[in-house]
Amino acid sequence: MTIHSVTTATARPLLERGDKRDAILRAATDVFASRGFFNAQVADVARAAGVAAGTVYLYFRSKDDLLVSIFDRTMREWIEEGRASVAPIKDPVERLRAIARVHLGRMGRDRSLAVVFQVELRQSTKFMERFSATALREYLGIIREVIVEGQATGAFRREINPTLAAKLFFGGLDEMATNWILSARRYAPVNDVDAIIEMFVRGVANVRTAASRIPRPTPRKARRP
Amino acid sequence: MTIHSVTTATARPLLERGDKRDAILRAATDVFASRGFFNAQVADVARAAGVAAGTVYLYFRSKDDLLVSIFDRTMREWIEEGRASVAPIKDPVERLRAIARVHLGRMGRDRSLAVVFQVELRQSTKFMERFSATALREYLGIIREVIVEGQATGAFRREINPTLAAKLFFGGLDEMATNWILSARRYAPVNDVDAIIEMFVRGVANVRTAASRIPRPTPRKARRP
DNA sequence: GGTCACTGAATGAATGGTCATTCATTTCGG
DNA sequence: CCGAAATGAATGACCATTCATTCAGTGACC
Repeated sequence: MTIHSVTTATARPLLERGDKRDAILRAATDVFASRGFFNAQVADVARAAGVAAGTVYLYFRSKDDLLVSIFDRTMREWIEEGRASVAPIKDPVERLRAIARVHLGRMGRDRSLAVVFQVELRQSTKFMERFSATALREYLGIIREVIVEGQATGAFRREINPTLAAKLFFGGLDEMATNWILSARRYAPVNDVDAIIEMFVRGVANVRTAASRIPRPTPRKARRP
Repeated sequence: MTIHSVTTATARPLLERGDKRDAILRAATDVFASRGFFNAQVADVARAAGVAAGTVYLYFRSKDDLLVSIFDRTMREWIEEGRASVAPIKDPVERLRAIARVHLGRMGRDRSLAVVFQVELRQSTKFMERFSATALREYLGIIREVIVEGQATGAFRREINPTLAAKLFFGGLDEMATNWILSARRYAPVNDVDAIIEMFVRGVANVRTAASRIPRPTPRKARRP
């Protein structure tokens, strides 16, 4: 309909196939985001995409397959974007900032996708495990690498555990995203990036305070010469 | 059955009522954790609790009510425990440490409950919103208070945003918990508390490095006298 | 340039299976 | 024996998935 057929008989259907697949995936993202995966009906997705219920099954194996496809496609783009944003930067702190920008920027740009990622995808350990085993591991790996290199250049303290640091960093971003999803107030989560980085890098402590220097501090009033 | 009835006619049923209610809630936690809320059948819960399917409805309004009850009860205990652990402590850093200990300690002690909290409860925004609006807000409030007071005593820098700091702190703990749930390796998440606190308090930066002092640092190689 | 048969995409009503929930009946303690 | 508590088979909704049918282009042939 939209594209005039100029090429051979097989070429046009292929083009439209991609378009329609995208449309269904887009519709599924919106419907899952608003009703929740389990409460959403395939018929709802079909209606939102402007096709009949049966048509969904010409493009996807099952309802689950819709969720998995959303996940796979987005994650691929996301990891690519993350790597690309880090690549040209040298300074470790700026690299973290770039990752945070991409992370929160992407979320802020597409609320339905964010809801699916922050909430719907985490249903039942079935999806979680897939999420965790593949993409999340890779994503955490990228952050970890940045930290390890930062330690090598001397920007970051050597005694911190890079794996732990990566989890905390990711956890912070993730929480910011979830918080944004569930908040009625409309703001751009990406605006908090600088404050997040500052806090992650410098910590909350006042540098002049002894409390920040020892793992299990003794209260200072006990000091007695 | 378990408790011999010594009291009046109405007292015994009340006692057993509580016991059975607990048993069903406990069973529900385990079943939801292993099969996932939507895939679990009420009959599974009943079987695990050693009662008939219909009996569940003598104690709970609906399947949803099971999840909500798990949530309400746990959260109440949890917030109490959190407050109690903070109350006797003065040092702000130690207060954060106490919160982290309670948080990860509790998770580590009851894996099924942890799964329900980290995964199952986050299904569909319906539960998430409930989670977020009431308990999470209160919990974040406790953390925030600790930080505000830490700023007052001079332990924490005044320029950090306490709300943001609370979110990052909670996000870090939350991620540690989720990571633990999904990891095949068995360890006690509470063991990471000291490292988490150290990193949150002091930051990742090497103090001697310029990169940590300015929000948007200029690469140092550009320095030219 | 009109007709026709063909192909594969699209449709949506019908199917079948799966549970949450109910309630008539049974059990049990006192 | 009574009433409360428990049972579990039966009910009824719901919805993913299927598939017989329709539709719309396409090329061939006259």
